[in-house]
Amino acid sequence: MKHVTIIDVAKALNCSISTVSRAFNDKYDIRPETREKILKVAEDMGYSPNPIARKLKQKCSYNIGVVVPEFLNPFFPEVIIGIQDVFLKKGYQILIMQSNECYQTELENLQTLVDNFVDGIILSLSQESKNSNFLQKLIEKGYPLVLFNRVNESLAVPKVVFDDYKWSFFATEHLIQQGLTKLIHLAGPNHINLSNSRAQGFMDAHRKHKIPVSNKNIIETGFLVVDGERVVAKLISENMLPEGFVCVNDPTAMGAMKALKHHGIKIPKDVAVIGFSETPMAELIDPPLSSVKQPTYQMGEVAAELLLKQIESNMFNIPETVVLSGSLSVRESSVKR
Amino acid sequence: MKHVTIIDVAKALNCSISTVSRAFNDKYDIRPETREKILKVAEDMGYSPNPIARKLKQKCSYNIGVVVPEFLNPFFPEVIIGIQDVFLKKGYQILIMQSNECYQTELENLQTLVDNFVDGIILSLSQESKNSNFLQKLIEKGYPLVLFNRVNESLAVPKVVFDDYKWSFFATEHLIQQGLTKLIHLAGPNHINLSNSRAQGFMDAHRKHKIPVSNKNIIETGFLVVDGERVVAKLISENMLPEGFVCVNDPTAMGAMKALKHHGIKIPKDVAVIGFSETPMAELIDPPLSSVKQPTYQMGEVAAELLLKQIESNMFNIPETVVLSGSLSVRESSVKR
DNA sequence: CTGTTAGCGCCTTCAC
DNA sequence: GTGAAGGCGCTAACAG
Repeated sequence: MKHVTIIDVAKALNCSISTVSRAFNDKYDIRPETREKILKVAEDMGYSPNPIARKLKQKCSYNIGVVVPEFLNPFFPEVIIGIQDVFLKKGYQILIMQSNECYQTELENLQTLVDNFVDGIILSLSQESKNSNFLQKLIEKGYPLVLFNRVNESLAVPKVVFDDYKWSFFATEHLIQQGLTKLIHLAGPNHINLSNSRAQGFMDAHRKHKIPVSNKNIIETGFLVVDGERVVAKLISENMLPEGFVCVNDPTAMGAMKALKHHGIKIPKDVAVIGFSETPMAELIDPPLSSVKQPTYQMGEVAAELLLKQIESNMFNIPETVVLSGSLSVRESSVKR
Repeated sequence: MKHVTIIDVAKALNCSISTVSRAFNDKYDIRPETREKILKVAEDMGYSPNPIARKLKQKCSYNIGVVVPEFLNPFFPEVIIGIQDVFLKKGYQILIMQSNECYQTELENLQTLVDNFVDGIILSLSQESKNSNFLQKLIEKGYPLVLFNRVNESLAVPKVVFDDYKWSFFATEHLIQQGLTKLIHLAGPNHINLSNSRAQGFMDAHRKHKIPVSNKNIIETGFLVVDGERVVAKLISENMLPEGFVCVNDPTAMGAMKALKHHGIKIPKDVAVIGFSETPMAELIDPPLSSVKQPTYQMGEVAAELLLKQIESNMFNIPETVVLSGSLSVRESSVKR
């Protein structure tokens, strides 16, 4: 194979390469007819400007990088689709990378994207990410960044998050209103912001209803099915089951349900369960899982808009936090009768 | 911010840029001490070779492109993790793109990856992909390619597929052995290879057991929950329900179950359901869904190995098809008692 | 072992 | 309106 270059086109047309270049970057003066002719011939020859060379020169691509911790659950994929829909319209392509909840991989992902001169990065932190030096450096360099969902408050960049506190509060209150007073919150890793907000909402709902609660009602776990399963299995073996679980997300809730069902414990009769960040599976499992529904797709859109705004305005990383709201999808798993 | 370049480092050390270059590409003769010193100084200065410039020169990156039709379901994400695990070890990074089951987007994805000089592409075709001119061109150019799962037989490249025929045959036979004779296959789009293989297995299982079957037992649909739901809702409204559904994948099966449950039809008492390409959700839904379990992660690994082999050996696109086998996970949704 | 030099493919200022 | 020429940052001969 032979890559056809701007030189080949120039030769074929017996003109200079700059003329060809101009034809492809229509911000220059060029006679319309020559422009047309060049584009036509180029097309025929199968020429298109080499974006690598272009990047070397202009230090920008029309690519956007997205880094997510995982995509086995539909949450992040849905966000990504929202991001994509915004950017595709503007002629950008999205490069997706997943850190597998691993800090080291996350760093490498970011580095690769920077290496590829993506015009900006949209990121949700991995479960492990504690240190943010790398991101800090990017910010200092003026690299356009947007954080979503799992953010680090100390980073001065635009962020999109859900109103985790509020909806965790409501979810907890919902269980309390079912007459349950002994609840446990399966919390996310505590260095991630949303974990703390959700835990706080859980606590405050108790306080509002004057129900005693302490740190013992909160168990830190991960974001995966296995995490919920493990913790609940342990509680069962220790005979420490509560009347209800408020879970940091749906996978954890499903893991909890799996462990409960495995031991013949009835949901919601014996133990009620409520999830968070509703997944499409919530209504398909047995019993259907109550959950906090969040505008996932929209979160992607908003994140994309925030990044686009930076790129188009050339104003980088002015902190601004967009808080999205949700709703409570009440299903069988949380309703005592 | 200022990008520090090889020249800056050379100046700081008072040596030539080639020496610095050599220090970073340890395939050349260079005195160990100078090498060490250069690396040290470069590190201090915050220098690392610009991969864009490198690509422009060498026409190769250490990036691999992966294009999948969707990732809302865990199937493709699992495959991708398999791919990643192989390549990360070898120092490659994976750029993921999703075509959203849209042919046009798939083309643009491929173009973007090629533009970024990825060293090879692993691809699963979108539901819409019919035309393969673009891929044909890539193959002619000697671009390393591997197809998986949703392949196009006419393309002469390495492929990884499941033994769709066999396991669809077994899944169907399993329902027949439950005493069911009136089955319907919810098939995938018919221009996709696996759809046909699975449909064929469905047919042949009937023939083996001398059960009449015709094309009317096969309904072409898509790969998504909504597709299964739509078709089954229609069957219900027309009062045309069979005794069992053999579905092209789990989402379709879940869609079918959703429609059935919505109309109060009992699974498996009234209608049995079996899926394909087992997802983690299969055992969580109600009733637990029988499905064909496939070594998804391994599919990614194999695809990655096939691509790596090409890249490392410099022998491109020698057709070779790896067929992976699976197993049947029998759960409640398909067991009549 | 190290330095010099010619590109990779393109954009862009400067002449004309 | 168009051509010539100098880089972008790096690698890879080719000398020494």
